[in-house]
Amino acid sequence: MAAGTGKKEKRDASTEERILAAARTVFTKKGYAGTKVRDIAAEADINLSLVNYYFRSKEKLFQVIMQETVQQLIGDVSRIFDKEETSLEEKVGALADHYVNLLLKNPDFPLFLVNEILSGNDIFSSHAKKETLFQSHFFKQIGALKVNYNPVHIIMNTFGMLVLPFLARPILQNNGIVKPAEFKALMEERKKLIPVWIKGMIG
Amino acid sequence: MAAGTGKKEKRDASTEERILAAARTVFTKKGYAGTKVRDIAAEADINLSLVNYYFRSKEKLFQVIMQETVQQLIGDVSRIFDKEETSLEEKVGALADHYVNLLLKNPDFPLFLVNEILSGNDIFSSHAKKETLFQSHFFKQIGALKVNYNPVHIIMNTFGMLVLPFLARPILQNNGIVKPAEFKALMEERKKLIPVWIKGMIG
DNA sequence: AAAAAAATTGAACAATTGTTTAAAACAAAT
DNA sequence: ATTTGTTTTAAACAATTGTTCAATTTTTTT
Repeated sequence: MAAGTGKKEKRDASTEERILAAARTVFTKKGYAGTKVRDIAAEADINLSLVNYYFRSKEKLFQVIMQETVQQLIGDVSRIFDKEETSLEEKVGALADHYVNLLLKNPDFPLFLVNEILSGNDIFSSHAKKETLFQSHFFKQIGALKVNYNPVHIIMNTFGMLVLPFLARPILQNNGIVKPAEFKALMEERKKLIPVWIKGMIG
Repeated sequence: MAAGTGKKEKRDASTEERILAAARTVFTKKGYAGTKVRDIAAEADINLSLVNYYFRSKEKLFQVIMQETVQQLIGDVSRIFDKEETSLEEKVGALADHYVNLLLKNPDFPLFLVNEILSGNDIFSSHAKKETLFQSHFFKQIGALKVNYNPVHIIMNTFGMLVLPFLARPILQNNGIVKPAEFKALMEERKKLIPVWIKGMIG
């Protein structure tokens, strides 16, 4: 029948891959409800029926994209969080570095996630590696901090400072607070500043 | 015909008001595309046709809600930003105080905005008072800062630290990082901490 | 009380959209 | 070459959903 794990794998992968790529693009840009199957077909430049032929339903296709996205996300974070030999500040730096790069390439990405998170779709809970994440070296380091407030704040601050600029980008740019060309440079600057700020909070 | 400004204003306001309240709720929770006119009618407990009777179309109704929302938002921020007599740190404190309260009451609110911002709908640009905002005392204070980086970072950090916890709340709670009962207390804690952190960044 | 205007209702319409089907085109195997 | 299995296509189906309409009820005006 359809995809991927079949025995002979004789299929030309391009159609299936094109649907996936198109789905990634459109779902990310418009969200689940805002995406029409016909949009995906058009983006992939294939016949409408092929979407259902390869993925059964819009819902199933969405789950594939979402699963793949979360997997990637958790994988990336885990690799950074698990390192035993890096300091907390270094981990924050690595996070900033990695995600600024990623978000500069995929500006719609944070909305996509936020969107699904708040639509009741608990994208992480269904995922295997989640425990790994929340018991990682990073979380141990955070928990061991000597600060007179709940150390979870540090996590919130890190991700808040990291993600918000990308969510607010249109506002910042359309109102002349940040010139379009300037945005990338600002984000590069943040790569170095975020760990400094975080260090200031805990030091 | 419809609403509000008409001459005689004889209409029982309750139906129109109920539609507006329902629309606020449903649009905020599900976004524009995810909202069905029938959802709004059901939430308001009125006949489906009345939505179009009072507001012409789903699109128009949405614009009313969006306009009212942005107006409120800009108004609140302006009141804080414009104060000549408060320090930068005090303004951040007032912001945190006001918006933590607001977001605790309306958990879906940040997503709603973020959603529209990134769907190309530049909610601020169409609004009159926007210049006021970006030329406010707050922005002057920010611009006058003696820091060796672009002062816009401070704005991003403030809003990032303020908003992200509400966007990430489901993740935090569903994974035991923050217990549901604990969340409110954490946010109250943040009211005081955010201005301290910001002060640390600029001082 | 009668007439006019406004509000409400249930039904239907029309457009959109996810999905299915049957036939055709294509590729692989015998 | 023929058969078999797979992929693609165009069309249609069915469900959803925004909108409209005609009739009824309610309210306001005269």
